Amino acid sequence: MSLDGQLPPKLRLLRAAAELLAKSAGAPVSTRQITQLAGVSAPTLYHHFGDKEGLFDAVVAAGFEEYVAGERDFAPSGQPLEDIRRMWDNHVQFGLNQPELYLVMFGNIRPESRPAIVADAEALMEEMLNKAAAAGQLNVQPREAARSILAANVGVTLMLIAEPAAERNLELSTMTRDAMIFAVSAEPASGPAPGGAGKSSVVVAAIALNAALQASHSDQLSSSELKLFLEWLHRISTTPAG
Amino acid sequence: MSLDGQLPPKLRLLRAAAELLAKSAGAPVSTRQITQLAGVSAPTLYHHFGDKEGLFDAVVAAGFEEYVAGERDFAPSGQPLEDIRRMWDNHVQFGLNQPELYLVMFGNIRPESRPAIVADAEALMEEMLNKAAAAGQLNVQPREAARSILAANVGVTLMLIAEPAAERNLELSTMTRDAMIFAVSAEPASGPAPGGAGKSSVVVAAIALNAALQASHSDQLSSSELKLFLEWLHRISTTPAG
DNA sequence: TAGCACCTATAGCGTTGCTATATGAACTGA
DNA sequence: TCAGTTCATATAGCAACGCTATAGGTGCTA
Repeated sequence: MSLDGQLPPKLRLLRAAAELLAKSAGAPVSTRQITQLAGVSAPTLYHHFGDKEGLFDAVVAAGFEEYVAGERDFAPSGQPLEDIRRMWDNHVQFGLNQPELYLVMFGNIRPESRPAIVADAEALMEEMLNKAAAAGQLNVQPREAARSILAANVGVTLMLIAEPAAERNLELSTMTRDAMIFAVSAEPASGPAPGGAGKSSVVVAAIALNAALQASHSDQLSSSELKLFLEWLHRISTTPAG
Repeated sequence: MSLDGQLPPKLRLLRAAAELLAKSAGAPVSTRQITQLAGVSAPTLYHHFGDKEGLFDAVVAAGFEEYVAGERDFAPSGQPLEDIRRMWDNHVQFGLNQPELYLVMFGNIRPESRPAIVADAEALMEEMLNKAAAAGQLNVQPREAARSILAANVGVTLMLIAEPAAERNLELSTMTRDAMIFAVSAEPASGPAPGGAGKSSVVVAAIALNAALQASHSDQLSSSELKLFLEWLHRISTTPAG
């Protein structure tokens, strides 16, 4: 009943913890279970991870690396908004494949514990949205769009996890996904919308230029000029213009 | 250090558990802490609630009643979509006011434990969306819209809870809220438009912004600022960058 | 071979969730 | 009026929990 004895104890502990967590269905996993499955004695756990929480943090960190790897795994399609869709779907799939890990990562977040994971996930999505902004496809700041989309993505994934697997309807995901992308994208070009969606072309262009400048290291302006320029650009792109 | 001795022990246990949970910051709350604060002995807890989990389920149920009461508390404005906005804001505020309770209710949801709460919350929102649908303001089925909006609402609330209180930016909430409502509302009458072919660079973006600025009479910059801004914009857009 | 980190194990502490059992109070029916 | 019954609380204690004081073994460098 123990994991292969050839791997180093630290790794065996990690795997045992991850395995028991995945099977736990929310019930607490004891250190004794973990160390027994790993074929190791109690103090070894505390030597390597300091804490039960330290061990679980390490499991979460490993899970997050897997998540990031999945989010980067596909080649950019050249259509940034399409790539955002794939990031979204990938996120949902990760959550459904490893629900317990996901619940620890995104369901149990507290200010004092793990905001770093959220920040990293946001950065990942913002990176992709920068490309959309550079292509003039965004009508809000990439950072705000990333935070908003990720929040909805997390909410949808949690809801799907909460449903019995048999009843899961992924339309909830695709519908919410497209609604969010639709709302932040510059494309629709229809009449002004309530609540600030549908910005003027000045804002769209300013956001696109801002993103393009961030990515290109233009040297046409001195650093002090650039600083002031970006400040004005920000002013233009954050407040609706006539 | 014990709660008023006049209330029945069952109620005292409930309040003690809720109070300790709220202060716990995620750390586990022991039954001994609870029973001591309630001024009661261990078996009393098990007599009334069977289980530690049973007690916490009761706390959650009470919290949910409070949530529902809050969601019903305001008079319908006659504009269903406006009422949805208020429901959304109310939901977020509930989560920020009682983060620990909220995390148990919506952050730790598993198929085998509490989908009932989600179903009830969805029903609450669907009820309101039915009015919008009856007024011809909805793009999709009320049930699907309710599920989608609630999912985003939960995601946003969790993200805000995860942030240190000082850094919380409620714009994330209003932006996501309006994006979701915009997407499900019948007003725009145009479908999502996946990625356009606008491949862009700093130069193209600068030119686009320049043209947009000329046409829009933005007043975000003073005239002297604008003059310098346009000059820099010209410099950027006439010489290839990066 | 001596010394020294590093890693792991034995044994056990204090606390946890929970319960077997007993005691008291309140109601019932004759 | 009072035994019988039911409900509610308390005493005391069990097995399992997270964690640690201490010590022993291993492989390096000198």
